[in-house]
Formats: sequence, C-alpha cells, structure tokens
Amino acid sequence: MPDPALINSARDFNRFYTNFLGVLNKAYLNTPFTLTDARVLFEVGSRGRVSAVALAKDLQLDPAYLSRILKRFRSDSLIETKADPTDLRSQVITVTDEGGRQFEELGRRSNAQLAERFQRLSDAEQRHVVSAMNTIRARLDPEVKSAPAIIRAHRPGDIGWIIQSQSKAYTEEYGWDMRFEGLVAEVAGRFLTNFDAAKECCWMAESGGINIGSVLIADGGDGIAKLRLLYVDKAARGLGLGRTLVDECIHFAEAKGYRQISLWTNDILHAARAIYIGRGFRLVSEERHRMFGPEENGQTWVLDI
Amino acid sequence: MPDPALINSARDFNRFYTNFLGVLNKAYLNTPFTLTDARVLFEVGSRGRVSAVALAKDLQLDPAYLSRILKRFRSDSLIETKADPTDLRSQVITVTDEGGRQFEELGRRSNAQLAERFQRLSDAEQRHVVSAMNTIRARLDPEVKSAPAIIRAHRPGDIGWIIQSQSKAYTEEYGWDMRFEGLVAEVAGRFLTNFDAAKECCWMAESGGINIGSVLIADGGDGIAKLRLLYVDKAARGLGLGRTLVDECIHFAEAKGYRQISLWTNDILHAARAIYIGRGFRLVSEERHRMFGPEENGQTWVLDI
DNA sequence: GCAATTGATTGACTGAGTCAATTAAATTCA
DNA sequence: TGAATTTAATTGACTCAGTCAATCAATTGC
Repeated sequence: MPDPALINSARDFNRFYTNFLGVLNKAYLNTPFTLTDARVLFEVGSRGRVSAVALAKDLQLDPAYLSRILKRFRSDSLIETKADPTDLRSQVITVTDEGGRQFEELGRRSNAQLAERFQRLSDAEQRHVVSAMNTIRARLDPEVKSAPAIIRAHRPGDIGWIIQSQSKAYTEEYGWDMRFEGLVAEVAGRFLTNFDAAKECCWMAESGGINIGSVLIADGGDGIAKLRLLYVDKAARGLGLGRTLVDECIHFAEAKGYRQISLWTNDILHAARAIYIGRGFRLVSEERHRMFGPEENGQTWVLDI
Repeated sequence: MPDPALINSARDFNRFYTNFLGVLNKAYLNTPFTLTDARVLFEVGSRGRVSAVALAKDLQLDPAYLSRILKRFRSDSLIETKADPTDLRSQVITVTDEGGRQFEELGRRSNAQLAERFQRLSDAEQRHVVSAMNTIRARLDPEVKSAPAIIRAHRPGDIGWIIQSQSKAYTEEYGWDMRFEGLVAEVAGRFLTNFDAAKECCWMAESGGINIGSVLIADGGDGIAKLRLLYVDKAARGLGLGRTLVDECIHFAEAKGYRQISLWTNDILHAARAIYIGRGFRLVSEERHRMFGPEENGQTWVLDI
C-alpha cells in the first residue's frame, strides 16, 4: 500500500493539472473544435494513415461517437477515408490539405499557449519541468516500455541510494531494524573513503536515469575480493539483473588478479543465494545472529578463481 | 522563446496526462457523479463553508450551471444552503452528513485508483514521481501553496537519503569528490549503529511525503552534543527550514542536559553559517583542508547552553 | 435616493457523448 | 467448406452536461 501522503500529493497535482490543461472548456484554444475533435485531428494528422478502430482504442472513444466526428470531418473535407484493401471492413483515414492546415494551426496554438506559460520560467526551470514530465510519463505510461537497464560505475549520491534502498527494503520485508542501515552505511562509507580504483569497483544498474541495483567489490587484502551490497530493486527483480551484477564482479576479480571472492549474506535472501550457488560459490561458515533484530542465519560464501 | 523541443515534450506529456486523468469519461470513477459534480462536491466538502460565487470562480464554472448542480445536490440532501447574514443575496453552502459521506467515498475511490496505478512502482519510483509532480506544480502553478513542511523522527532509509542528497548537492555545487560521500556515510553509519535514543536524535523535514531536510544530534561524550548533517534541499531553501531544524537540536540538547553543542562545517556553506551565528554559536577553530578535493576552510563552532 | 452592480435563479437551447441494434466483412473451427 | 462467431463501421434514438440571455432581489456607489 503506497504512502498516503504520496497519494495525497498526487491527487493535489491531478486537480491542479486538470485545471492547467484547460480540459474543461468547450471551445478548445479558441478554435471551432472541441477537445475531442482536436485530439482526433491531432492523431490523424500526425500519424498519416490510421484506421478508425486504432483511433478509438488510443483515444478511448466510443466507436459511434468517433464515427460521427469522422463523418463531420469528411463533410468539412478535413479528412478522406477509403476502404483498407487488406480488410474491406476497415477504413483508412488520411488528412486532406485543408485538414493538414487545420492540424498545424492547432499545433501552433497549442505551442503558443504552452510557450506563454513557459516564458515566465528560466531556461533551467523549463528543463527541470520537462524532465519531471518525462519522469512521470516513463513511470505511469504503460506504453512507454521501461528503458533497458545499463550497468555503469557509481557516481556521487549512488552510495546514499544503496543505503536508502537496502535499508528500506529489508526493513519492510524482514523487519530488520536501523542497525542494518547503520552497518550498510559504515561499510559503504569505508569503501568510499579508502577507495582504491586499481583494486576496487562499484557498479550501479540503472534504467531511464533511475537506479535499480548495485554491487561492489572491496579489497579484503591477501588476494581476497569482498563482494558487498548486492541489491536489486523490487521493481526490477526477476530480470536476471542480480546475476549480471555478480558476473561483473567475477570478471573484475579475475582481471585484477584476486585469488578468491568472499561475501557475507543471510540465508533469508533466497534470490541472492541462488545466484551465488549458480556461479559456483561455496558455503564456508554460518552463524545465528541477532544483529538486526530478528534472528537470522549469517553465511559466508567464497569462490576460488 | 522557449526551446521548441521542450514545448514538444511538454505537449506530449499533456496529451498523455489528459488520457491518464480519465477526465473524458462521463461517469467519474464509477460514481453517479460527473467530473464537474465531483469537483464541486470536493470543493464544498473540503472547504466547509463556501459561497456559490467563490465556487464558480475557483472552478471556473458558469453560475447558471453551478446553480443547477447545487439545486440537485440540495434535493439529494448532499448540501444545505442558507442566506449569508452579512449579504442576504449570497448563499452559504455546507455539506450534510450524507454529503460528507459521499465526499469521503469519492476521496476513497480517487485514492484507490491512484494507489492501484502506483502499486506497480517501487517505493523509490513512487517518491520520484511525486517529487516530479511537485516540481512541475511549483513551477507552473501560480498559487504554489506547497505542502507545509513537517519535522519528524527518522525512519529506515532516511539516513541513506541524507547521504545521497548531501553528496549529490555538494558535488554539484562545490565540486567535492566521493570522499565527502564516504565521510557522510561513515558518520551516519556510526550514528545508527551506536544509536542511544536517550541522548541522540535525528530529525527529518518532509513536505508532501518527500524528504527535504535533515539534522541530527549525536552524543560526543563529556556533556557535548554533536550537531551533524544539517541539510536542506535546494527546492526548499530560503524558507527558514534550516533554522527550525537547528532550533530543534538546541531544544533537544537543553532537554537532555548537554552543556554544549559542537559542530563542524565549511565556511563555504554560507546559509548554514548564518544560522549558527544567528543562534549564538561561536567559532572556536578553523583549518584549511583538502579532504574532499578543492581546498576548503573547515570550521568548528560551539554553543554553550 | 436612484442608478449601477452583484449573487442567484430560471427558461430555452444545443450538441457532446452513450447505448443498443444493424450491416458487412473476416475469422474460427468442426 | 460452410456455419457460427467475431470485428469494423454505421445509424437511430436518446440524455443530460453545459451555455446564453433574461429576471429578480439585495447591495453598493455617488
């Protein structure tokens, strides 16, 4: 269940944006068109050739209603329709020259309205607003398929993200207390302050500019690489991302001449354990502990390379 | 003239969001109400007592139309109206118990719809979306009444947020390198692992479910309270939040019987320094250092209490 | 104290949007 | 292959959201 405060903010935003869009006025942008007319004309004008079904589906319009709108557009010679040769039931809709002109005029007015509203913002603010819009859309529009995950080196703020995400997730899922967050922060902090680029690395998985996973290799001395803070965000689990991150670590450890990778985990983290087993790690020790509240089974795994 | 590419993205977003809002369906949220009905009921329900003019103005409704809606609401006993004693032409509108119930039901459904859409997102994504909404609104809504900031105790993940935000901000603004993030993480981590609720505390400032600031008091021993990790997010600066957070610390230190508050900062952080000076802190030592890359002037300030 | 303004309501429309039924083409599957 | 089912488009028939002008009553301005 999402945080009610978040939902509330979102509702506030929706109320504001309903107003902002000016959806409620009958005459859209001072044109002879209604909002629905405009949406239809826009869709036809920008896609070139569409069928009525596709239009009805995308714009969520009643087919009967759409049919009437198209009929009117036809009699105003804004569009032309002819039967689709591959399916004679279906009509292919195209804009006429006049329709194209109207479509462009609509675009100009819409642009002008937005430009007027953007004008009072600085350039930086404008970009900020648009990137926020992209953020929202990428998350809420099912059509926009999530951007592919990429693995990259860490940047400022990433370590904080790791701490935040892990502690939040494991608190929620396993009831661990804040000592866990403290441990993660200390481990991550030491990693950063003593960072040795020649022997150590931190990888972040991100998708569409948003972090979704992480792992790091720290030098444990004595030819041992410590694999730490493997984490994959809830929303991105089941895609093999954890495996990819671990493989990244193994390759790195090989390349840097480590003789062994060692890691500490808790057996309750089944997905992670499955990855380690799959990559040939072997369990060398385990102990019951209550470091984070509930009793857990801490385990040390190693992989010789 | 704004960048056409930005305008275009914004238009894309608007088209998407028009759909997303579901403004276009007659039966709003499967209730017997239209969107306009719902907006009216919402406004009346949440404001308590309104006049019809005010309602018409805020919702941009035709008075005739509004009058009819109110008449219907009255005959369905959702609202009651009586003449305003100070202006007998004007009607004061209030919701009845039944109206209140309907108003709440509407709220529940609206929440449920949003919750359902948010559910498929990770917690981080939800926060990201809402903070993007706030960004847009803060820029485009002329009456920015941003949600009031509240100060609360920290929760799991907050410490990670502190580390992430601080390191990101100071890297961008002053070019500090990742050793800063490392230091913050270690400090924060130690605070959590040795946390003593009787002598220590961490406060988070949040607005609309989004973290916007933080500060903490750690026990430095010897009657000295260490004030640490004071931070206010860029978007929330200039509102006196930093001062409020510091005051919170001072009260806490007094209540817990500390004799002195001590803190370490860098003189480049002007806003913070101004707060310390304003609250009577005095500078006791300073030293040039290159702990985070660029040369900075580290300072220790104390306040006797 | 009279003219102009303002809040609320009503009459009289219009046309956006809905629902069910119909036709014709395409698909499914025994 | 052909009967049953599904799908694309249209039409009939209707409703009711939303508009515009006119009216009435209370208030304000000069």
